[in-house]
Amino acid sequence: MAERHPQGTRVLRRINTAAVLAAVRDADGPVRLTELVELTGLTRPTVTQAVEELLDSGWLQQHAAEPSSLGGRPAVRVSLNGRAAPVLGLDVGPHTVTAGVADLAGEQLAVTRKPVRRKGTTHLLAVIDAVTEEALAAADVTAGRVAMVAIGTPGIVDGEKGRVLFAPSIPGWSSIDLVDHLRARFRCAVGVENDANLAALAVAHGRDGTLLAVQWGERLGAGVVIDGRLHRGAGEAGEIGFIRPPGHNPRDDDGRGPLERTIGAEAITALARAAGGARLDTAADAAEVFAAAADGDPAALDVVDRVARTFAEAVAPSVLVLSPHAIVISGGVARAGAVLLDAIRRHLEDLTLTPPALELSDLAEHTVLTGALRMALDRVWRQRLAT
Amino acid sequence: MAERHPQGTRVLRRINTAAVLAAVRDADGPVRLTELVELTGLTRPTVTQAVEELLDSGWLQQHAAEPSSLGGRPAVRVSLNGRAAPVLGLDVGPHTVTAGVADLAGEQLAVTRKPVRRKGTTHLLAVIDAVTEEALAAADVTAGRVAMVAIGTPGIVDGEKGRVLFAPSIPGWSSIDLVDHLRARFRCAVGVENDANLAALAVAHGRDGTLLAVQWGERLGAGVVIDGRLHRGAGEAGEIGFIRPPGHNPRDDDGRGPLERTIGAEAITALARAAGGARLDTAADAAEVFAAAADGDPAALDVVDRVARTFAEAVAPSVLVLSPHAIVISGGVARAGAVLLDAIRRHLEDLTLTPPALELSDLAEHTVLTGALRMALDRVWRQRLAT
DNA sequence: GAATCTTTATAAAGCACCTTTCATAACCTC
DNA sequence: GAGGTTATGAAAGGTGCTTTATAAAGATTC
Repeated sequence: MAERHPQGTRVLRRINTAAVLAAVRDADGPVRLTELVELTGLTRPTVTQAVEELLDSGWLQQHAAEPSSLGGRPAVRVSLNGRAAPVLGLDVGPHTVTAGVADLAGEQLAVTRKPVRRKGTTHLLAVIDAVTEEALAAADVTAGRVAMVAIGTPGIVDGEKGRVLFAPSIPGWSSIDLVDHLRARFRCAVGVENDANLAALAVAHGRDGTLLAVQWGERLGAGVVIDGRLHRGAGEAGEIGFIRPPGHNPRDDDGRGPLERTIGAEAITALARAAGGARLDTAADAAEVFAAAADGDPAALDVVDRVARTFAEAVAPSVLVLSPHAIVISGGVARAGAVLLDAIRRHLEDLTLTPPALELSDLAEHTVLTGALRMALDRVWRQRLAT
Repeated sequence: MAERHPQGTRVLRRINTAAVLAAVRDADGPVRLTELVELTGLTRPTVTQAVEELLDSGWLQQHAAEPSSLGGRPAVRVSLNGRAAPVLGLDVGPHTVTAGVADLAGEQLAVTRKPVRRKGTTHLLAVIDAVTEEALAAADVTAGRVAMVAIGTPGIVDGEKGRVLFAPSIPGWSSIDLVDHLRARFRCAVGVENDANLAALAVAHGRDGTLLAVQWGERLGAGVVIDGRLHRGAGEAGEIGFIRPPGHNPRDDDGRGPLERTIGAEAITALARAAGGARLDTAADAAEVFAAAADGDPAALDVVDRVARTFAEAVAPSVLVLSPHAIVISGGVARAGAVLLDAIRRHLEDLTLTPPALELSDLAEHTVLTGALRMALDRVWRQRLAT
């Protein structure tokens, strides 16, 4: 046993500095000491000491004294030093690797990406190293300063142990120990997570409650975020692509799930072709199908409605069980816009008790990277503020 | 703001007494002071002071000195005084009200139940009062000592505000303010929760991870428990009875959900009748259908398989999204045993990636009451151990 | 321009709690 | 009964927070 429970009055110091640090973080812009006293409920000498400690350790920075408009002696003002603990995020995909560096406030200092030209894990690792190097240089951060690394990658990932268990889209990927490779360069914890989960984290940022964040493109996945924390369950939460629509005949396995094969971006195009009609015959991709539907093309509207119905039927059981506050759709199909969303909403109203809010993600790019940075930051803060 | 952050070294005392109390709780049976020192990592004088305080406040009780087998001076031994903060649980159903009293260790001190003979909320409240009185008397606990009250009731409940929003099975129930009525008698917090949710808590006790606890009888509901805490979502989590099976024609609403109408206990009997055959023609209830299936009756086996398939198809999407570690089935249909369970397991293996453990609940009776007591206890402990 | 008020910063005194250390007590085994 | 083991109790020392008092810097007022 002997958990070595923190002893002595030092714990108090820890708790109080954490409270002060959290108060500075939550405020925006420089904060006066007196404000911190009010925000934390601590006494002035306590806050003074905590701030002193935080200035020494680099987490806070002092601003020039500025005469207050209220009269009185100018106040000392401090703010978060974002560069105290920068974090590195990586989005490792089959064709591209993206790296990003963010500061403590969540500001993205640099983002770089590189294509993966050849197959093989050796090349992939080299690309990862190169992209990382570039991002760090652009952000003017040395590897030794990085406080946390988070990696997003497709496939099934054991988030707790940091292992890639199964990644059909990147051959050989599951066998290399990515964490060890990066821990050799960085003196900090390294986390790995499924890319759909990280995208969900990115989408969930700033939201409370329960969220189902759907990534809908060629593939179809989702992440479940409950009160800002990723829900992993037994390890494979959010795999909506493998939901089997009614009447689906399991064909031979190509790695994709039944629902992906039925209403993935590719399948939507195929459905439109089969439906025929003047505009749909020439539709090259899902976007054109949705555009036609938006223009009122009856055949396209019918296809969209069938797709929406299949989606609604697939997620309705989960809506009833999970009772999410919102479902947010991102990915290529999200660009369909209101046409698809309204149709889904209509069907969900029919299939659930009180349907959740249904939205499209407004995150433009780098969703997975943003999620990785968010996870890294979240862990850094959790670590720093833990009592 | 000014959250009035706890000040001074008094916080330390709070933290340390909480640590000691938790250590005593987690140990089973009387604990020596020296053991507590090891368990908490605190120093002896600190533990001594904390124990003194806890003895004074009644949370701990001292045992007679008992010569140790190791030699040396006999140690002072303390243990949890379960009666320091007894909790009251209530299961308010349409036909019966059950009350129970438990001590801090979770031991049920008394359980009483009374039928509800007449309709109307006045009578119902009178029954609640009478049952409560009896349970308290049997447990030898005065109302003033009760530290927490938790109530389980069917319908849709706002667990945070303690309001019954919608309860079709108990007319007029949603309008009365149960919490206020009970708070007049008890000087403590009063919580209300949906009965299926409480049953889920009872089933989840001692389990980690994510759990889907299904109540399957005439009605069909479920509770989601994640790491020992009830998942409420937007307020209606676990409503699997309203999942719509493929091909289901929405008939006029009788308050029950589509899945309940399809594979509830009543529907199973009807299915068996329709299937015909020597044994099924006379089947009076679902239990006889399962008995026939267990005996190998082909028609009964077919019915069970269809029921299992419908259930598996209904929950499979949620399994993929939620990734529960286990699904536990309780309620009347749970008595079907292995016949049903094996069939469900077979279908789930086909419909999910890695199927969760599938089990029957071994909680015999008073599941809702047990859950209510568990929720009350959980809150009491959380309150007492909060730093 | 000096006095006064307001706001903030700094320092010292006092209190609470934990930790260390030493002495004492009770009991067992040999 | 001697020696070892385990537990108790009291005093001294350290750290951190709170209270109180004093000083500094600027705005306002007369």
